[in-house]
Amino acid sequence: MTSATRPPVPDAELLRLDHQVCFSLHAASRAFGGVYRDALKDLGLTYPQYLVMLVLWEHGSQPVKAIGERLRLDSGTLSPLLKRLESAALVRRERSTEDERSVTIHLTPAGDELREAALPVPRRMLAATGLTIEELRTLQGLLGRVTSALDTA
Amino acid sequence: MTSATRPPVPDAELLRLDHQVCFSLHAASRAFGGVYRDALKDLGLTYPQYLVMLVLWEHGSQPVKAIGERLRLDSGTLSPLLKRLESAALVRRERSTEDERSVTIHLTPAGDELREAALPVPRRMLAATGLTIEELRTLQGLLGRVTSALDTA
DNA sequence: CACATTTAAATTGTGCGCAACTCGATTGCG
DNA sequence: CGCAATCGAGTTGCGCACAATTTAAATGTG
Repeated sequence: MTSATRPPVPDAELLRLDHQVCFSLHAASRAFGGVYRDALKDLGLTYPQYLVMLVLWEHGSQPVKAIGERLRLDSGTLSPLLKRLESAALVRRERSTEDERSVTIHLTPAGDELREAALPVPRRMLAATGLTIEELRTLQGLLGRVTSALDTA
Repeated sequence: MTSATRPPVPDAELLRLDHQVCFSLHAASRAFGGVYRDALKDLGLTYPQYLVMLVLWEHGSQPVKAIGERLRLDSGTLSPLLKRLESAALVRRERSTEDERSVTIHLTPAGDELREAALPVPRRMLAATGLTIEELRTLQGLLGRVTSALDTA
């Protein structure tokens, strides 16, 4: 795995590769967004809204702070998003009594029921990627490493 | 590569994997955005603006349509973005004489000069990813396949 | 030639992402 | 205790992404 075992990579190619990776990531993220848009249209959810619902379905009622930490989103993004979920009657806000700064988000019955309708979504997305399980694992591993490296940089 | 050569993957794990991949992609894309924001701050460019400048630096004057095809962006995104690049005096619009519908984007001298200042950006990004060349190649290959699969889906 | 269709760009409206800020509650330190 | 610092949520402002629509120009067909 040392550089001596392979011919050196020219600078220009290296820089080009970097551009391509960043661009590919950008493009892939938007491509996913497009397919999700389709898959979630019937549920009336956007992809970020779906992510929030996933958190609530899996972990139950959560303070805004906790949702933000799980999804790496701040209040500037979450506050209006949650407001829209509330207008859609999928979610309820409740200010905490112990700590009046904190607001806990609860699923409404409608929000809980939506879970059933959302069940086929991941399988549909999985099929749309066209990757094998192993490739998906590899992809996720690489993405995870990139993200934590970038986050510390 | 048939499923008989390995133990079957449980449904639940499969669905979870899908969620994780989509989420990782979303997170990685935003993480890249954050580091680019830093790297491009001195240039006064956002990442999408930088992508447009890269196209112009590499391929010269281009109609809006051609830029959009290279970056998979439509006029709804490009028109205001190009307007901002124009206000920054990096770019000039010129309506085509042969086809009056088309607008060609040219670099101004300032836009051309900015290329020099942008040279160290890709190396900085490359270092920030923390991946080896081979991993980058693998990542890009997977992302490219996912994107084209999703685009046809 | 006349008229329908297509095309390129721009515009409008909605939602996400993030920086910067405000407001009120809580915590911590002298 | 009192006051500064911190914290959670919300708000504002800007830019990107995308759907839908508009406008003007070009193309194609009868």
